Order: sequence, then structure tokens, then C-alpha cells
Amino acid sequence: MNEHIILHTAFRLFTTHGIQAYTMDDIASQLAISKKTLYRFFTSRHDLVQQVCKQVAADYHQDMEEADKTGEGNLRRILAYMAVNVEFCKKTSPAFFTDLQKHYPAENVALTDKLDSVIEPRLLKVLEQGIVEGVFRGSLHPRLIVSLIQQHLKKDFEFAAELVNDYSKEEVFRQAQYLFLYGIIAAEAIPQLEIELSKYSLANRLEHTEKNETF
Amino acid sequence: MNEHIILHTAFRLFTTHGIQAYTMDDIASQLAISKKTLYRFFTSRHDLVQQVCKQVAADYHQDMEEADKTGEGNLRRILAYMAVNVEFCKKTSPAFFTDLQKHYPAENVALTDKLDSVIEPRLLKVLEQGIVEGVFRGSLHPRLIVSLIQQHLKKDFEFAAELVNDYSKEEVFRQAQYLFLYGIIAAEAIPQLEIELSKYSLANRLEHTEKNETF
DNA sequence: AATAAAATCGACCAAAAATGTCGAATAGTC
DNA sequence: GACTATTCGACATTTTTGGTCGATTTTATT
Repeated sequence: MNEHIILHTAFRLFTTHGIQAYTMDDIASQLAISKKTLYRFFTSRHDLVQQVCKQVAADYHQDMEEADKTGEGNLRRILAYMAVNVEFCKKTSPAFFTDLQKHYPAENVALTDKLDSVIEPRLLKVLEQGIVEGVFRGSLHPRLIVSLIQQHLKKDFEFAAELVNDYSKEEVFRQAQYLFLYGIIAAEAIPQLEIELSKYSLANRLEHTEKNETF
Repeated sequence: MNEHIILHTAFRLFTTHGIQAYTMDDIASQLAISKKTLYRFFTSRHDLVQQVCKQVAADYHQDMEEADKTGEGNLRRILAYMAVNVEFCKKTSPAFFTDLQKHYPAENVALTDKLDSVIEPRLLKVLEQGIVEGVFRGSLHPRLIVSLIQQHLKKDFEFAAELVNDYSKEEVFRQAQYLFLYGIIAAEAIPQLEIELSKYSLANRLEHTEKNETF
């Protein structure tokens, strides 16, 4: 047994079903080890939660750096950033953040700040450059828009989880992101946007038809 | 404040996020009342859980009786029963049942038995009649099939919740039900089945196109 | 308006559950 | 076979939560 396996398991449990849903006993029995062993690698529950938060931030950061490598064009770039957010929303339960906020407030602000600091400069840069490039409306106030989208992201994230019974989280979140995109896109760039979106849409539609064709 | 409002709220919270996720304080504050008031209407937490279980069973029973009113044909009838199950799966979190099993075992068996006793005779009747009618394969052993489908229902129910990040629960559960339908349908009745299914499918596809047309 | 009755609040207590600890037991190594 | 490293699960301590009670507010009545 090593700390990586434990951390990985805790990460998975915490991010998918929330922190309070699992006691230290639960985690130990999930790993088929004793609590003693668990406490050999993590000095306390608090410690474990901190490490998981660190991992969440690191993963998000890494995904964003991956998205930075997206080829030319600020439109494509922003779509790539959004795809990362969709993925994050899909795999992370809001319960993780509500538990964090309630029981580990310090870690919550630290993580939230960290995540913000990852997305904020990227959005700002891509917006400013995109306005110059002419794909986003010139009347936009980049700093303000970045703040707004960050607020919206958090709300959409919670909302997607609420609607989980009727739609997949991905669907909800993606719709919200499209709404945002059409809000900032320059009129001249709409055809370009629709070409880019059709790639995602096509992938989606293929999935659906595939499914529907089974009967 | 009255007991119906309390019960309704507890029902919603328990069935959507599980029982252990909410303390009596949580429920009280959710209703913006004090615990004292809560305990005026329900003698204990156990009592409240029991009442919620009773309500779950009653709702399911009522929905099934509604499905009984479906017009002619055993195929339509079984589709109506399945629609009830899809609805039930959609709005009920498996956490509700796992919490029940762990912390209120007596209520769990009572509720499970009750739900089984609602679906069992209906499926048995519709299968037996459907075989005579010729819409289901004659080689089926109705009693055995009923037992099997009941087992499958429970598994699918849990599974749908696991896949919740990728697909909507409805989609998963409906696919599972189709699988079952094609398993029991008589070859001659397949066209009839597909006509019936296309009604649902059409409704689904309309939804999807509607959504996709927004961009 | 005064009084009685009913309902509500939130601090409080006791019981239950969770975190974190420790000596005993086990497995591996020389 | 003795020594070391690691694991176990029972146990003590802390935290949380179910349930209670007197004080207080609200409502109804005269």
C-alpha cells in the first residue's frame, strides 16, 4: 500500500459523491486496509482532504495547459477551455464543494482561488486578443466579462447537478457555455463559430443516432 | 405549518439525495422551522422515515394503477408499466435505498416487498395474457421472467445512477427496458413493438433537435 | 386591551457516530 | 529464531446529531 493509491481512491470518492459521504472507516474498507494503515500515510482527515484539493487543482491546471496547446485562433482556444470546464463539471459532484465550504472553509477558498487563478488569465487573454482579432464583439469589457463568466460557471455547475435526472450534466453545461459564446461572438464570426460547434454537435448527434438505432 | 408540508419536503430531500444526507436540523432549517415544531408532527426521525417510505410506496402504487387504465393490448400495457419505472428511477436516488438498507433495515424490506407486490402481479398477468395474445414468445416461463426482470430492475436502477455523469438516467434506464422488451417479444409482434417505441423515440428526438437547433 | 391558549424557538442534554491511538499480531529478512 | 517493518481492529476521545424543555411569540377570545 502506498499514499498514491490512497490519494487516488479518496480523490475519486470525494469528487464523485462529496466528502462527508465517506468516513475514514469507509475509505479504509474501500481500500481493504485498516485505519491504522491509512493514518500512516495521512496524519489526519484534514490532511487527506487537503491533498485531494491539491490534486483537484493540479488536474485542472494540467488540463488547461493541455488546452493552451490548441492550434491557431482565439475562438478555438476558448472552445478548448470550455471543453475542460465541461469535463470538470461532468466528473465533479457539487457535493464536493458544498462539503468543503461547510467543513473545510479554508481549503475551499484556497481551492476556489486556485481554480479561478487558472481560468482567469486565460479567459482574459483570449478575450482581449479575440476582440482585436475580430471574433468577439468590440463592445465587450474583457475584465468584466471574465468576472461574469466565472460567476456563471459556478452557478451552472450547481444547476447541472440539479437537473441530473432529466438531462446529462454535459448537456446542461454545454448549453450554458453556448449561451455565453453567442453572447460574446462578433456577428461576422458567427459562421465560423457554427462550423466549430458543428464538430461537437456532430459528435453528439452520432452518439444519439447510434443509440437510437439499436431499436 | 402542517405535517403534509413537512412530509412532502422530507420526501423530496430523502428520495433525491438519500436519507443520511439530511439531519433533523437540516430538514427543520430547510422548512425554516425549529426542531421543536418538527417533533410536534413526527415523534422521531424513525417515524419520519417510515412516513416517507409509506408515501413512496403509495405514489408508486398510484402510478401503476394509472398505468392499468392504458387501453387495449398487453404490449401497450407493459410499456406503460415500464414508463412508470423509468419515472421512478428518474426521481429516486439509489442513496435513498442504500441508506434505508443500512440504517432502517426493517423499513427497507417492507418497502421493497411492497414495491415488488405492486409490480409482480401486473407483470405476471400481462406476460401470461401477452403470450396467449401472441405478442410475447411462447417459450417464456412467465413466473421466472417476472423474477428475472425484478432483479434486473434493481441493478439497472443503481447502474443508471452511476452513469449519471455521461447520460441522463432516463436514457440509461430506457435502454435497459428496451433490451428486456426485445428479449420477450414474439417475432411477429416486432413491427408492432417498433411502432409503439417510435412514439417515445420521436418524442425524444424532437427534444434533441429542438435543443440542437438553438445553435 | 387584557388574558388565555397554542405554537414556535433555539439552547441544551444524552446518545450515537466519527476521528484518531495503541498494544498485539503478522509477515518478511537476515 | 530473533529482529524489524507493517498491519490489524479494539478502544478512548471528540464531534455530531437525535430528541427535550422552559422561555417567548403569536393567535384567539372575551
